[in-house]
Amino acid sequence: MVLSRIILGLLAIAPMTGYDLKRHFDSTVGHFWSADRAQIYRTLARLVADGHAEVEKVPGERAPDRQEHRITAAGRAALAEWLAGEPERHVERDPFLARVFFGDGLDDDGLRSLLARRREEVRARLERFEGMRSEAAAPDRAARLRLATLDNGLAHLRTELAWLDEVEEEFA
Amino acid sequence: MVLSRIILGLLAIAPMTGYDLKRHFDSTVGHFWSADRAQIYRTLARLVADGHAEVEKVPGERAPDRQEHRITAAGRAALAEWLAGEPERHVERDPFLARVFFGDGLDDDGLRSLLARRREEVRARLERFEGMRSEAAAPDRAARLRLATLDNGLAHLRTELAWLDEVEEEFA
DNA sequence: TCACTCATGTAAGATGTTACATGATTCG
DNA sequence: CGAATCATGTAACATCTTACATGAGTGA
Repeated sequence: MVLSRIILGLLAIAPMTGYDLKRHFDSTVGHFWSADRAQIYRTLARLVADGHAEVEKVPGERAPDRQEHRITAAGRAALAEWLAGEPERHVERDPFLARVFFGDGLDDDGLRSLLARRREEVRARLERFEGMRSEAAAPDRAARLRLATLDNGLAHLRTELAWLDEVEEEFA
Repeated sequence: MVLSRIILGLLAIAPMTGYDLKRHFDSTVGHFWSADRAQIYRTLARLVADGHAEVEKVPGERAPDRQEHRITAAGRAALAEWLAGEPERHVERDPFLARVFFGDGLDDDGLRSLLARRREEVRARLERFEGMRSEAAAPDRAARLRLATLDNGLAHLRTELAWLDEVEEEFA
């Protein structure tokens, strides 16, 4: 459900192919949702079957044909309905914290290496997000809301680094 | 995989029934993983089939019989192997941020209500975690590591509240 | 008497991951 | 010449969610 509504939301910005959508999941919306190709193509097919999107075959000039998906009026209605409806509750599932929770089964070296990896991942992600942040413009409400979600990601990454500082000091 | 290892980790602390495990997922490990009964019973059956756990039927005195699951030596080995192995990468999936991202499709009231609900959820969760924190003792390494994961949850909840302050000010 | 806790599970469907499969163009 | 990018999808499997189904004991 959420995935299909995110795709509708992106199609509402501009018509796109599955491939284009994949790029969005790897960049603009990657800080709060991810999806791989199999999911995207499956969901696009369902959106078309449900009348929420239409496909137009655009012949590729120097590449394969593009299956451009365009949101329909029914699709816009479904998107608006979802937005105004009951929010889904978010369940946390973080394998890294699971490892720390049972981390007594690791020796000091193992634990240090686990924390170091996490730090590196978070650092790289933070760097990427900061790059996105500096490129972003936010003139209107829509863009400012999108930017706010990026700031949410940035804030949590900085919190994670601060937490890692503390934990590494305690268990170093 | 992660779920089965978390269950093994809990069984390594003490033998338990599926029902006991459910209580852990709703409390002690709920800040980094969740699971419902269907998942738990299914996974327990697989652990037994794989020789990672054994069942003992304990007649209930004033309740149904308990199917106590106990970790085996092979189970302990599997847990240790997972702990030392390649960490899975964590993908964020937050429906709330998705709604904010496309939040221009909501009017000011709709947006305010979305943010207010989130605040209330986060506040309640924070209160619960603070309660857990104050009850916790951390004399040894194992307990201190478990507590560190709770502190991670607390830090992120506080960050989320601070972010909500900013966003509500901007879009109030 | 009614709601809650303890305790077990099954079935069906939705969602997510991994591997398989193809083929042209562009850039170093 | 080889790697990356553009672009499509399928198949099989794993995981997660929701609804169905049962029944005794406890406390207000």
